[in-house]
Parts: sequence; structure tokens; C-alpha cells
Amino acid sequence: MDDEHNNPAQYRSFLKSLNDSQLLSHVSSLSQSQTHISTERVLPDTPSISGRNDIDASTPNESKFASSDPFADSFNDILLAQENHIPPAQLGEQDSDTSEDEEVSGIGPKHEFGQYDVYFQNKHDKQQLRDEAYRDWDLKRRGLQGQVAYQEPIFRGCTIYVNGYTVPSINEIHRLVIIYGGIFLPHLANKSSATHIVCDKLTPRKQQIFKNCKVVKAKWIVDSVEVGRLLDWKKYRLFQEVSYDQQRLDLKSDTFAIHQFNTEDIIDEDEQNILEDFYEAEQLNNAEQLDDEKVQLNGSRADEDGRTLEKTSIMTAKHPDFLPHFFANSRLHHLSSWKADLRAKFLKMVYQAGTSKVNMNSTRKMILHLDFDCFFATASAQKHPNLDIQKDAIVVSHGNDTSDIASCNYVARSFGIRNGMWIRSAKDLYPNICIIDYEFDLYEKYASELYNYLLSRSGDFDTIYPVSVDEALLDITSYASECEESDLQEHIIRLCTLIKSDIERLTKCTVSVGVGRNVLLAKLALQKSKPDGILFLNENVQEFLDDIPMRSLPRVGYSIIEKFQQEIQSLSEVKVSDLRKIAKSRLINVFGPKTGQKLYDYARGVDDSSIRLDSGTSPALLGRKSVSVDVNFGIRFDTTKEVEVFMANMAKEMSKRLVNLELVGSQVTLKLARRADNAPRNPPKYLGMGHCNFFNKSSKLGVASNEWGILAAEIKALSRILNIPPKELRGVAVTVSKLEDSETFKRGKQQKLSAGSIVRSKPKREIIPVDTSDFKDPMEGATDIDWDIFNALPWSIRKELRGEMTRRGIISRDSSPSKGHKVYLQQLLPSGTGSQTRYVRVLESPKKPRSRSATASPRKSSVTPAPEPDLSYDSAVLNELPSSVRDEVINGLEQRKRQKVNPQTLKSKFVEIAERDKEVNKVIDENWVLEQNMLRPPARFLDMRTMYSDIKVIISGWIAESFNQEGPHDDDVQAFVGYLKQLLAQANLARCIRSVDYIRREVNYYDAISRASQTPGISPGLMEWRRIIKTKFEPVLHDYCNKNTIKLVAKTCT
DNA sequence: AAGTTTTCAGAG
DNA sequence: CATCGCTCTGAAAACTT
Ligand SMILES: Nc1ccn([C@H]2C[C@H](O)[C@@H](COP(=O)(O)OP(=O)(O)OP(=O)(O)O)O2)c(=O)n1
Repeated sequence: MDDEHNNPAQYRSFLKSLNDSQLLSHVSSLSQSQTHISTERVLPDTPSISGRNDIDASTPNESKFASSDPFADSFNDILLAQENHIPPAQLGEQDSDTSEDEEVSGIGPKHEFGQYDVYFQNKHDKQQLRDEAYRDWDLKRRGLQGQVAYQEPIFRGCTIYVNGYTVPSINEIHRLVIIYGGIFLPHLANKSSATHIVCDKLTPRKQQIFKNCKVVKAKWIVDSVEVGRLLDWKKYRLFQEVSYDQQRLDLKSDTFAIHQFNTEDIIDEDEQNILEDFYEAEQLNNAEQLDDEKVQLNGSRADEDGRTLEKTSIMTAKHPDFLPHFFANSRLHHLSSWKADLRAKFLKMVYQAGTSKVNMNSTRKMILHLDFDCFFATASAQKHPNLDIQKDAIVVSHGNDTSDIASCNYVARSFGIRNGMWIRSAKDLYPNICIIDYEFDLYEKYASELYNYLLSRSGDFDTIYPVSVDEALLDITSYASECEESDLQEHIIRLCTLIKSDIERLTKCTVSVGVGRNVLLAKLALQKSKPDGILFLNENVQEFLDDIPMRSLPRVGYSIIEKFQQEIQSLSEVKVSDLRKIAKSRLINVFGPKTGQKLYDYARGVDDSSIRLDSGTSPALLGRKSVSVDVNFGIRFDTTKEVEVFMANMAKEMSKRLVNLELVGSQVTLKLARRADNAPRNPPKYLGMGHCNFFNKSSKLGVASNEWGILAAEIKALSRILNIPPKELRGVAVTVSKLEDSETFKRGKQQKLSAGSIVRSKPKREIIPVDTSDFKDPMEGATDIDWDIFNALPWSIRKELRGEMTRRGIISRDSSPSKGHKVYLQQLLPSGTGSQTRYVRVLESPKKPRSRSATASPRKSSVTPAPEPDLSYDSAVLNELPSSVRDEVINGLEQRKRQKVNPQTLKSKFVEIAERDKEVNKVIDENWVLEQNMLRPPARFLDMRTMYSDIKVIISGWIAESFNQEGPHDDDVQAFVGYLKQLLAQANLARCIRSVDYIRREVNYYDAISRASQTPGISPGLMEWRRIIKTKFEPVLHDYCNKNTIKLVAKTCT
């Protein structure tokens, strides 16, 4: 409500835009009780004031923090706010000298091969911490309300997991459990991790899964709380209600193998969005903490409570814990991460060893390829002693119909069943298949048996190259050269037999082995040997090849076969002998130079690919080129807010992985899948992606990073460009590339710092001007400091452009670009040479592509303006674009791309950003208006952060420049004060506080750095900076707070 | 022509 | 109830300058 008061015109137009029923529900939402929250803000040198008298402070609220009350208690928000006081000591520590780039927030122990559950452990631990926080908070709340503060720990020693729909709700049970001393498990990572499972509705499947657990009705919780002691769970057991037969089943299973089931699949039940608002608030806080701060905004605000919390399933990406759940159950995710872990492990060994063994040139290579037979199927089948792997058709899968088959045994294959097939198709081929579960732990265990064994015999191998979790290539050239040609066959087979039997002894899984003169031949030999065989392909290679289907060649897939058949006009299966008939030039013509050459060679049994591990230069990088997080399952959204929350989670996941890998990256690529126009809304596969079109967009960060805030901002900006309507979204993938080792990156930064230069520079960039006076002459040393532009200006400009497009994208139409209908950055730009057209509209008809010379528009034309009523907003927003921003952007890109930054532009940059913030708010509100399913303002949080990161870059540059001089220039100080005031005019206290705090911390940081380096005495800029913070910046905040009766809680810094 | 970004294909 | 369609690499194509 206060937002709207701040912006009457906006609010008016918002109201106008509503239809009758929307208006009504808006009014009704306003009429609900208002909650007042106290502002608590930590600032240095201010006395701490806290307490109830803050409550009536009526202040505009920018934060989505004032969310609805989880348990309908009007004091909650107040207490929540109070609970988040930061103990001064703590914050003082944090404030000291860490640059925020070095932050590793919430990252647990490093993920190593063999510890894949660490992730979930961390997740779990965090949950417990939040529960604890909640319990404390509840205690305090009761105290204040004059209720009994202390609660008997009825559930002490109980670990409760709630399954499915219950009365009361999972939220309430969660609350009761944690308040009364129990532990609440959001996930059942392991069946034994919960002492009791609360469940009201019995399905046969659940009964099967939980048959050995204490499954109780929800009433057990309620009644226990009521009488104040733990009641006997048996009186509430769910299985009492089942028939005698089923009970017997229960008893029987007690006597039999308890380890029979996979605990993983218990998690697949619905889970309520737990204590949502409480955690959402917490989450917001965590986000703020990225800047080592906690900001509590407050004031009166219409509480939008009354929205019904739709029950979200953990199966869809709307659920806050979707990602860990999904990855825990995704075979392909496991496969990929195992592979990456293995690769890292072996490369690290090579790196540490210095050089790998080099085999002599004189001898011919010999490669051994080994692979478990139908790995998942074999391993999983061990958990099912009743099944006979030799006789039963066994497949490993989650589901019953459209679920993928990860692996099938050779019996199943004899019916035509293949890995990757859907169960449905497999059943068509052979209805009696036995579907068994994944056993990820077991696969991991056997893989480590395999690789540890290979390592134990590494003396026999020149290289161990992990292809996959169940598959390795060994270079046995040296071993092969140990014997005479005549003994070679026997010599090789002896090794194969030994390896095979050893591994089979260790894992009880059959292995096949193929050996050949190169990787290609070893692979083909392996394939021929399967299952349970050994083959050394030594002679008659040509004949052997002739009969191999082309499709079996490595790197030859569906597409190449299609093309090839097309080329030779054949519809039947093509063999390698067919391939060999085609001239090299023709192959190159059809398939491209590399692929053509490769096919030509393969047809002749030639393959020079090496399996030498090359670790590259950096220990962390280890040859890796990218890190990505992909999700193309369970993506179902209704609102942009949901999408943004999910994207933020993706960013966090990405950040976590980068931190674990000790990497930073400077390029971000977003790939979105959009439901194809003709595809059904619900694809055949439940929660699958169906037929989709893909859209990629990448952007470069000014500086390599692994911070989720930065990544999230970038991802969000990219997703705006791609502009897929939330309901059409079916897949999201984020890739970070241009990787660097984060340690080297940090060191590079620090060295530069101590040299008195700009902080945020790419370490690999060469020359850094030490004397800042260079900046003043635009004609001197331009090339040397050219890169400096990248530190500050172009990033903003790039963002600017993105924002620009976004604005138009948002208001133009809700469709995304499709092939031939893309939005291009360049459309915003004037033509390459002449600048007659200063500004090109983003939207243009694809039917009328502009001539290139006139406008430099891309070949592909842009989004078609849709005949939408909302188009009217287009001009409205366009007209309100501050021309200064436009000019700055255009100038910057047009002329300054290769010029240096003049520090005097700093002033204009602050002005610009302040303007832009206004603009963003405006745009967001337009967006809000357009958001049909949403009468609440969308999360602005990310937007704010996007821009905030720009400011941080500018601030850093500013401080870096001025630190070793006499401090900041007066003009710049004034500009910054102006910026702060503008923020406050928009009631954006949070941003203000953060900006000032950021300066404070940067100054401290530089101080620490210069102390640490050789510099004697105190830097001249330091005192001045501190003085200015105190006399110029802080008063602005304090004035504002006094006027608005906001109390700032003090805290000493440094 | 050479650089950059996007798309595609293939692997387990 | 369904179900857990990831992630990396290299090459080609598309688009720039
Ligand atoms: N589309 C696929 C292919 C493979 N896998 C998993 C299950 C397999 O067990 C494992 C190894 O893949 P392989 O290609 O080696 O296939 P298998 O080991 O199952 O059979 P085989 O190697 O005997 O052909 O990877 C999967 O989940 N989905």
C-alpha cells in the first residue's frame, strides 16, 4: 500500500488496469489487517534501540519480507524482525577485511567422489538450524504474548517425517514437532533417519515402502501435544486399519531382509511447502547476508495474507526443495557427476605426478576397454535375490509407463528392449519385464571398487582413463610390448582374464573386456565381446569392420546415420563397408571437415584419439571448460515470480558447484526450453518436457565470479531477453564458462590491489596503470588501460541494454523469440559507422527486415509486435525512458568501446543508475500490472540486486582509484549523496544502507590490504574516506530515519 | 578471413 | 497415480567485425 502511495500515478494506472473482479479482490486484500513491523538496522556508532516501541513506526516497505504470517499470529512479523537482530560481535567479525568475492556462503564440505550425500546432509543441517531459529522465535513470541513460554519437549528423541496429505497440515505438524522438542525431517534421505512417519492416507505403495517403519496417524502428534506427553505410537499406527493379510505381510517383512528397498524412492510423495513464509523471510535474509548484512525493512504495509498456499508437489520445480530432490533421484545427474568426479580425481593425480608415463613411439599403441555388463541392471538385481539375471527380463526404472529404462539386462535385450526406452515400449515388446529400482549407493560402491582396483594395478597401465562410472580405458602399450609378437595374443588375454575375474570377485558384477590397437578398435572389440566376454581384436581388422553397423561406431549417432542414408539413398542399415566406399572429399562435404575425416578414418580402423590425461595448467581447472546445471523435468510454472525464485535456486546450485570446484567463470549461458507450438500442454511423459524449442543466450560478466547473487542477476537478465512465458517453460539450463581457478583469480586481484590499482580486473589482462593520473588524459595510454573500461562501464552498459530490451520485451508481448524471430542486442544499436539513427526500436516486423546499411539490424528479424491491447504500455514506457541513459549507453557503445574511462564520468554514472532504478521500479510495476495471476507485487528483490551489483562495481572502482590519493573527489561524493537521496525518495532504505555499508567494507578491505603489503603508514585516502562516510553519507541515512521514525540499531564496525 | 556466439550431436 | 529427460565436449553453423 505504501508503495503505491509513493507512486500515486502508478497506482492509479494500476487500478485502471484491473478488471472488476481483480479490483474487488485487490480491495479485499487491502482491507485485511495491517501488520506493523519494526525496522532494525545495524549501523556503526549508533546506540542500540530496540523493543516494542518500534512497532508503530509506519514506514514504507520495499521488502517482500513482510510476508504473510505462517500461523496467523499478528505478532509474528514483529518478532521475526526482532529475532533477526544481529549480535554486534558477530557482525563486527564479518565486517573486517573479507572482500565479498571471497565469500563462500553456505557451502559445506567439498563434494568428493564417494560422498555424494554430503549435499543432502548440508541441506538437512540447514533445515535443523532454521527449525531451531523458529523454535527460539516462538518461545519469545509466547513470552511477549504472556503465554507459557516453555514447552515440554514431548517429542525429544523423535525424528518425524510427514508423508502425503495429513490433518492437520504438514505445516502444523512441523511446527508442533519442532516446538515440542522433536526433529522434523523435510526429506527422508534414508528410511532409518526418521523414528516415526506421519501419514494419514494409506496407499498400497506406501504400505509397501513403509512396512518396516513406525507409521502413525497425524492425530498422534496432536493428541500427544494435547495431553502433554508422548502417547504410545502403536495406538495410532496406520497399519492397524489394514486387513489381516496386509498385517501379516508386515510381520513377514520384519523377519526378512530389511535392506530390500531403496530408500530413495520414498521421497517421491508430495510435500507441503513448509512454513513457507518463515523460510522465505529467512531466505531473503540469507541473500542479504551475501553482503555481510542483514537489513530489516519495516513499516506498515498491507499484508497480502489470504492468498491460499497452493499445495505444491516436490515433483515440480515450484517446490522450494525441488532441486535436491530431483538431483537425488536423477540417474543422468548421478552419471554426469560421477564422471566429472572421476575425471577430476584422475586428472588431479596426473597433475600431482607431474608427467604421465609416455609410451615409446616405436611400439604400436594397445588399448584395453572394460565395462560392466548392463551395469545398473546387474547391480540392482543383486538386491533382488528372487530374480535370475540370466532368465528374467530385468529393467531398472522409477515408474511404470513413461519412465525411462536406465539399464536392461541381456534377457530384456533379446526382446529388443534397450537402455533409454520407456517402460511402456518395453512392455509392448515383452510384458513380463521385472522393473526394479535404482541403487545409486551400490553403483557408486562398485565403481569405486573398480577404480581402486585399477589404481592398485596402475603399474601395468600407462594410463587409466575413466570413461564413465562403469567403464574405463586403459593404455596397455607398455604391457603389450613386453612380449614377443607370437605370444601377444596369450599375453593380452591373460591380462584381460585377470582383470575381469578380479573385478567380478570384488563386485559380483560381470565385466567385459575389449582390446585393440586404438580406442576405436578396443571399443568395437568390447562391444563384440559383450556380455561377459573378452575379445582382443588383433588381426583381420578390415573384415571385422566390414560387418559392423555404422551406428555402432563411436560418435556416430542418429543424425549421422540419417544424413548418410540420405546421401547414398539407402533405407537399410548401413555398414562400415558402405562407409568405406565413400570418398573422403564427399564425406567432408556432407559432414564437415572434422567429422568427414573422422568417418573416413573410422571406416579404415584408424583412430588417433588419445586417452592421455592432460590436466592443463591449473590444478582446479583440470581441463574443464564449463560447469552447468540443467533441469528439463518438473518445470511447471504459472507466474514470473515462481520462475525467478527457481532461477535464483539454480544460481545457488551453480554457485555451490563452482565453489566446490574452486572455480570462477565469466560467461553465463542460459538455455530455456519452450513448449513447441504444436506440442500438448501436458506431454506424454508426466512432468516431462515434451517437444520443445530451445533458446540460448549468453553474456559475459565483467569479472569472473562464483557468487550466486551475481549469477542470479545475470541469469534473470538473460531469461528476460529470452522472454518465455512462465506457463510455456519446460526446461532451464545454466552454463558458466570462461573458467578460471578461483585461487589464482583471487591472488591476481590482490596483487593488483597492493599495487594500488583497480580491483576488479581480469587477472589475465596484461597492463595495469598504476598512476591514476593516466586516467585524466583520454589520449594517452588508451590501449593500455583499455581493459579498464570493462571493469565498470561496459558492464553497466551491457546491463543497460539488457534492461532496455527487457523493458520492451516485457511490455511488448509475452511470446519469446523463436527461430527467425529473435531479439538481438544489435537492434538497439545505431549502425556500425554512421550514427544518424541514434536509436532503433527493438520491435519490428519480421516481414520487413531492415536493410543492413541503414540500421545494422541483424539478418534475422525480431519479435513480431503482437496485436495486444497491452501495447499501449510500450509507448508509455518508451517515452519515459530517461534520455540521459539512452545517450550514455549509445555513446558508451558507439565511441568508447576502446577508450579509457574518465573518472569524471563517475558522477554521471551515479545519476544514471539512480535514474535507472526509478525506471526499473516503474517497469516492474508495469510488469506487475500485466501479471494476470498475481495481484501482489512481484519480487523486486532480484531486480534490486541486479542493479546493486552494478553499483558495487562502480563503488569499488571509485575507491580503488581514490584510495591512494587524498580520497574521493568532492563532486563524486556529492553525486553519491544525490544517489542516496534518490534511493530514499523511493523509500529504498535497504539499498542505501547496503551501498554505504559496502563502501565501508571496501575501505576496510583496502586498508587491510595496504597494511598487509609493504606500504608504510596509513594511506592518505583512508582517513578521508572514513571521514566522508561519517559526515556525508551516514547523516543522510540518519536524517531519513529520523523523519520516518525508523530506528537504526547500532553496531560497531571494524 | 578471423573472431564470437549459438546450435547441434553424441556419450553414458 | 504418473516420475526424477544430466552434463560435458567438440564441431558446425550462424553471425560479427
Ligand atoms: N540412456 C542411458 C544409458 C545408460 N545409462 C546408465 C545405466 C547403465 O547401466 C550405465 C552404463 O551405460 P552403458 O552404456 O555402459 O550400458 P550398460 O552398462 O547398461 O550395458 P552394456 O554396457 O552392457 O551395453 O549408464 C542410463 O541411465 N541411461
